[in-house]
Amino acid sequence: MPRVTSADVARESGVSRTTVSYVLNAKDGVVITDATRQRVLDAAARLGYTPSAAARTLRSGRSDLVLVVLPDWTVGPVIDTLIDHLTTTLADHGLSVLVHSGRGKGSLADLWRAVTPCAVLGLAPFADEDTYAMRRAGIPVVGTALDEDPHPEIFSVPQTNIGALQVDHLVERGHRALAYAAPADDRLSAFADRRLAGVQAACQDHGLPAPRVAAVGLDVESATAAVRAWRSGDEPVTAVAAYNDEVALAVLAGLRAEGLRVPDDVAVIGVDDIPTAKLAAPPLTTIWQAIDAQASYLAASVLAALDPAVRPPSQTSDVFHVVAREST
Amino acid sequence: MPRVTSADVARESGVSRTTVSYVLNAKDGVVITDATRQRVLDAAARLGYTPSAAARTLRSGRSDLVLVVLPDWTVGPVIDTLIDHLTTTLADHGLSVLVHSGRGKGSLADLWRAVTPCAVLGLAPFADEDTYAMRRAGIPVVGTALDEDPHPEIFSVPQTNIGALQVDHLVERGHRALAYAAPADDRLSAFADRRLAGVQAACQDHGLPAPRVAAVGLDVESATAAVRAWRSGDEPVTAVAAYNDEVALAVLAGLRAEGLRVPDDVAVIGVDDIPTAKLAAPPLTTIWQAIDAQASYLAASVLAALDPAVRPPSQTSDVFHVVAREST
DNA sequence: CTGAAAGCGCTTACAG
DNA sequence: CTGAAAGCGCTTACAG
Repeated sequence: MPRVTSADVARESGVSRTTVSYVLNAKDGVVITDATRQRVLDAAARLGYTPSAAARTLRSGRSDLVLVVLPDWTVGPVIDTLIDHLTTTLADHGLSVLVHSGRGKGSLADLWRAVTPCAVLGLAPFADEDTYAMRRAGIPVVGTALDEDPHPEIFSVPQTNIGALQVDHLVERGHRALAYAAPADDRLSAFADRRLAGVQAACQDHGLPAPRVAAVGLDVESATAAVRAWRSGDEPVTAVAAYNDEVALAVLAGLRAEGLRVPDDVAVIGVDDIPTAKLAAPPLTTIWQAIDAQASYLAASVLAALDPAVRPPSQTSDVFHVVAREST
Repeated sequence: MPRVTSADVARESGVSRTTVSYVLNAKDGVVITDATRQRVLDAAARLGYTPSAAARTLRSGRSDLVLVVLPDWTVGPVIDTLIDHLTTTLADHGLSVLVHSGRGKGSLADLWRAVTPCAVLGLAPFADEDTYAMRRAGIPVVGTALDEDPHPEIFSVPQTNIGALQVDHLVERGHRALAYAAPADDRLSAFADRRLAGVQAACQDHGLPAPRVAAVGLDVESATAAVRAWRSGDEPVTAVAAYNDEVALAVLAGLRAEGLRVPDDVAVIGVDDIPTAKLAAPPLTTIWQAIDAQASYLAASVLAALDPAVRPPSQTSDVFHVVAREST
């Protein structure tokens, strides 16, 4: 079963490959008789013709692949959903998503030089050097920033805002002695530190003492130890802002182990609104992220980077939202 | 910044492109002077040469991309981990993973014909028609079966075994009146139905009455309704085998809402051992899947399909394992 | 309005 | 041991 090429379509429809190309690519500026066009289209359909991506890429120097570079830490359900949306949205524009796990040992440079993607989308910050090299090669790079960033080709998901939102909610509920439950995995520090910074700044804004910080792993022991520390001293903690929902669930388990009531003794708020957050005991208050909106923004950014005629999307300001449940 | 080509390397090292190709591809059967080889290697490194994947693909008719086709339902953390492992493992063999979400509107046929992957890996069963077409085009297809399957190019994760394992564990704990908590999402039925079949068969084997089945969504209401139904009648259910951990957590929430104690009144067992399973109240007993082993198997299958000299891996028989915690 | 020809970068028979 | 040449399938100036 040799591949069906444009030459086959040309032969089948009795025209040249040039004409086939013009018809199939809807080249404007060139006028093709309706009859000819139809003949080509029919032949292509009859033969089941699909243009070779490799040949196209070789010719144009640019493939239809969007290289999505993942962070090197465990991706959670959030990034999962994000990629899923991206894949389907970009597919509608004839673009395929190639996922590169940051953990892979192959260098990023080798990969992008090999596949010549039409755009690169980083879900974690790139090394400046990589960004420059790709830009120099003419490949649009859409990056992610964890802080506020005005560049349209940088998608900013300001992590500090998340921490601030958590504190605002806890203060509203009357809490003044706060703690921050950091993740135990160091690779998350880029996120965790910024969320903590947001928590700290918000505490200061509200005139509260600095939050007490402890690392909490996804196990009861580690959470229990943190809870004990938080409850000790003159002013025991009455509310915990957790790095994310999983950490929050660990905190809940730790509080349970210590016989403390939630939210009466200690309130807990997470981040992400994972599907099981509402199933916790008690149901977990959390920060919901508009993943769909983020994915759409990212897809639009890529599309805008690809075509100067497409206006870059404006940063969605309202991506975070408190979901209040019984844990606060 | 035009691309560095093999011609540049040839010029730089004073040899022909043929020689460059021979050196860089470690072509055996051809002997190259050590001096020449070194000169070529140095020039390539100095210039930062990376062969064009497009040109290679066009030439050989086969790319270095492994197309991984996802199911059209929400992928959970399990598949997430799986893809991650695959990406890194295959990267070590110079292969890149291209993820195609089953949900995308573009047809699978168009995608594989366009990118000419060196292999296709289906994480959900393919339509026979698709499989045939790819095989006919000479593309090795590694599939996934949800039942026992002897074909080496089919990875079987016999779902019925999972259900059986759940029942065995519950029976060991002395339960005789069992229920099965099915997921509310219809797209999961390929998995859910087989796990249920395993539960049913095991009940029969143990001489128990047929399990009572109810669909449970990821919310307390739906779980509460299921629990009520299960507890009604002459012989109230005392143990629940859930489709997966998330559903199990919902069941736990339903039992809590009904004021039932776990495991004294009703025991619950899930599947997957998600990170938060051990944080539940009470910690959830579940079936652990050896994802790493599965990923390794899949990667090895792909590699074997690519190279006849590589022996296909033998099916890992021991991929499931009960993790007993306090919920049973 | 349509066709012949060149060239993207690579590898591999085929000659030397 | 090394080089000149062809060809993978496509698109696009350039001619007609």
